Amino acid sequence: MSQAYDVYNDRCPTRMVLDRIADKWAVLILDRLQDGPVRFNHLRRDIHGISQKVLSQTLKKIERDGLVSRTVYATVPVTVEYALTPLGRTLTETVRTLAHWAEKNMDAVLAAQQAYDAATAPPR
Amino acid sequence: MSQAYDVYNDRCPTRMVLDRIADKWAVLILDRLQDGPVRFNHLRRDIHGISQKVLSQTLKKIERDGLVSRTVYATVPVTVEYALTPLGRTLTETVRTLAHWAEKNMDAVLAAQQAYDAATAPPR
DNA sequence: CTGGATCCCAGCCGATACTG
DNA sequence: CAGTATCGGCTGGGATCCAG
Repeated sequence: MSQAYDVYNDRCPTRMVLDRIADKWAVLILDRLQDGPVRFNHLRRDIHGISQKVLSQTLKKIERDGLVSRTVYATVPVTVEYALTPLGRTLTETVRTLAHWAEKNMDAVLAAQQAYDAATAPPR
Repeated sequence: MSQAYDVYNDRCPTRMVLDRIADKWAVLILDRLQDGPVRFNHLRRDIHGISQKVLSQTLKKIERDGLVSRTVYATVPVTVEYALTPLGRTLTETVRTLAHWAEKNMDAVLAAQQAYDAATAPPR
């Protein structure tokens, strides 16, 4: 990884970014925005399992990071669109390689889990 | 991303893997193991801020996923070495691209945050 | 429609003590 | 050395109600 920073210590940029990447909901939102701007409630519906509170918080966080933009339209009622910024787009492209890994190695992980459980769980 | 799976719904492999990647400590451990096997207390010392409990839990989790192997040596006192499995190694290589993104775009994120804070926080 | 404000509980995580 | 066990505090996040 990087020799320049001490990844295992605090105050390391990689660790900082890791804290953001490590947000499952943020990644899911970023991914959902890849095909264009989406409105708040639309995100809420699409991303199954996210609460309105967490959605709101997460959006604010990634907006602060400059990963998404927030555009308000003075319609009645008001409309708000969230969209990927160029910076956000570079991140989703990077994250996509993770998704590829996931799909490719899912079976191996599942198999490992079953083997592990079979070897440890059987108190009988 | 993947058309075959609904990333935004539960029971999706990508989402499953995301739960693991989203574990900051797991990623840090995996990364630390890249240069070869490491013993428990050594990991504990190197990864600043992790508690023994969380280290133990996380190791067990990623061992179950088949990402690391656990080898016990019958020395006195006992020695345990954790090492990356081939599967784990492919994952760290993928994650490394994330680290590259982090280092490359850290400044942009930092700047975005400051701009955001300056635009929203200054009630004065 | 887009959130903010509250209440509240489950789970997480640190600290500590103990075992093989 | 390498953990497990237990307790307890803190907070993240769900549910609900309300506002612009």
